[in-house]
Amino acid sequence: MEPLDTALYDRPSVTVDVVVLTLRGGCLEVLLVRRKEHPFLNYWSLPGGFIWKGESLDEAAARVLRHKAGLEAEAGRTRRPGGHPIYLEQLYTFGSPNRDPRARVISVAYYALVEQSHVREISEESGLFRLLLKDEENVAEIYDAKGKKYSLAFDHAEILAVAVRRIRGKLSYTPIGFELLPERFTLRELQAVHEAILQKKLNKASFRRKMLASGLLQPTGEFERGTGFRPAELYRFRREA
Amino acid sequence: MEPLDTALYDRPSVTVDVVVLTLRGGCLEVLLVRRKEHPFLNYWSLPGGFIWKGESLDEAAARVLRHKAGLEAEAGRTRRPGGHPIYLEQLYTFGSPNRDPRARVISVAYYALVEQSHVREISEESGLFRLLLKDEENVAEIYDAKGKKYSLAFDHAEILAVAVRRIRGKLSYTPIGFELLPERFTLRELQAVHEAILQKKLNKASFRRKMLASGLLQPTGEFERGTGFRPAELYRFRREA
DNA sequence: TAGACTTATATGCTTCTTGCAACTAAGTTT
DNA sequence: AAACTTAGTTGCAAGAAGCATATAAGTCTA
Repeated sequence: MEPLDTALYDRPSVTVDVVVLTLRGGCLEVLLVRRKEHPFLNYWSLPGGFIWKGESLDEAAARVLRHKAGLEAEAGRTRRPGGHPIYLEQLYTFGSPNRDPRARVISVAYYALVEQSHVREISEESGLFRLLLKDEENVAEIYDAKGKKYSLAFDHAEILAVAVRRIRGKLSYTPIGFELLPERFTLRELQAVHEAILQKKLNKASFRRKMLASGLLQPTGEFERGTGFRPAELYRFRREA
Repeated sequence: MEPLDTALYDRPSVTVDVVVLTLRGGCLEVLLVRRKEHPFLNYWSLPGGFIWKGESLDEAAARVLRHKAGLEAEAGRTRRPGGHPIYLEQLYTFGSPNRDPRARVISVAYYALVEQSHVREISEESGLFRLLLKDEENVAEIYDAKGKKYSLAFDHAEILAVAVRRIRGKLSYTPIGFELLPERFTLRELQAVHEAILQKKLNKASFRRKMLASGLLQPTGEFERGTGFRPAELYRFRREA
C-alpha cells in the first residue's frame, strides 16, 4: 500500500481547516486566526491543524473547533455550550500542488454554523471578520469592523468563497438558518438570517407561510420582551426524537 | 510546516477514487475494477490511485479516468472521445482511520458522468455494475448483469451511496442528465435518465414543459430514425459561448 | 390501402406555491 | 387618546406542476 515510487507519488501532509460562520449585525462573519509562523506570518487565516493518528476527519474538525474556536465538541458530535450540536459539515478538499509554498499540503475544509454569542474571540490572535462574496468571483473578501480589507493566507479566500456558495445553495432546500440563531428566535430573525446569507430581500408573508408549513418550527407560546412595539412569538427548531 | 511530533500527527497516503457513473437499460451503473492486491484481493473496487507530485486533485482524478476507464482527459478538462468535456466533480473525502487495514489512507472521491458508449470495459478486470441505493441506507448495493450481488473493497459501498445521493440532489436543481446521454437525444431519453436517477416516475407533460422552458435544450430539427412508430425530435444541450 | 397500434407532442383544467399588497393586531411613545 | 411601529393574516394574481385527454406522425398488419 505504501507508494513505492517516491519520485512519482506524493506523500502530502493533510490538514483540516474550519470555516466558522456566524451572523452579526445582519452580516455573515467568519472566525479567523492570526498566523504566528512563516509563510504568511501575521496574516489572518482559517483555524486548522494537522490530522492526528487514529482520528477521523470529522473528529479532527471537531477538535480544531474546540481548541481554536472554544466550541465544545464530543465524539464526532460537536456541541454548543448549551448542549446542542453545532452544525459541522465537510465542505471541499483543496489540493493544488503549490497552495503551500513550503510543502505539499492537502486541506480538507469543513464549515460550521455557530450562534454568534458562542464564538469566543479568544485573544488578540483571533477575531470575527465580515465576509463578502461577489457574484462570479471565486474569492471572498474580508473586512474588519472598521471596513478595512484584508488578504488571507494561502488559498483561504477561495475556501471561503466555496463555503459561502455552499451555504447559499443549501439554504434554498434545507432550513439551516436555525444554526446561526439562539435556541429560541422570532420569524423576523430567521428571515434576517436568510436574507443575510442569500443577499436579497425576501417576502415576509411568503417566508412565514413556507417556514410554518415546513413543520420544522415549534411555537413556544412565549414572546420577545422589551422590544418597543409589538413583540413577536418565539419559535424553536423542532428536533425530532 | 512538517508536523514535528510524529507520535501524534499522522502522515497519510492520499488517493483519488473516481465513481464513473453511466446509464444502461434504464439503470444507473458504475465502473468497477478488480483488485489485484491484498487486502480485498479479487474484490471489485472503485478505480483510483495515489496522487502524484505536482498534480492537483482534479488532475489526479482526470488521470485515473484516463488510465483506468479509457476516457481521454486534457489539462484538467477531461474530454469525451468526441471532444466534449466529461462531467467530473469532487464528491467527498473519506478519512476514517481504519478504512484501509494496512495504513492510513485518505481518499478524495470524485464522480464522473459518462455516456454509456464511451465507457470501455477494458478487460476482464473491469466492468459495469448496476447500482442500487435504498432510502435511509448508507451503503449502496452492487449487482452484475445476472443479478448477483457483490461486496466491495474498503468503504467503497459508502462512497457510492454518497455519490448517488449527491447526483440525486444535484439533478433537482441542475440538469446534469445530459452528461449521461449522447450529444443528441430525445426528450424521452432525457426523462428516462432523470427517472433512473431519482428512482421515480415523472410526469411527461410537466417534464417537457420544464425542460423546454429552461432554455437549455436546442432543437436540432432532426428526428430519430427506425424506431417503429412516430420518431421524436432530437435536441442537444445548449452550450453557451 | 385502410385501419390498428404506438409513441410524440400539445392543450385544458385543477391544485399548489409564490409574490404582492392591503388589512388587522398588539404593543410603545407622545 | 392618537400616532407610530412592528407582528401576523388574508385575498388575489401569476406561475409551476400534476393529470387527463386530444391530436399528430410514423409503422405494422390485414
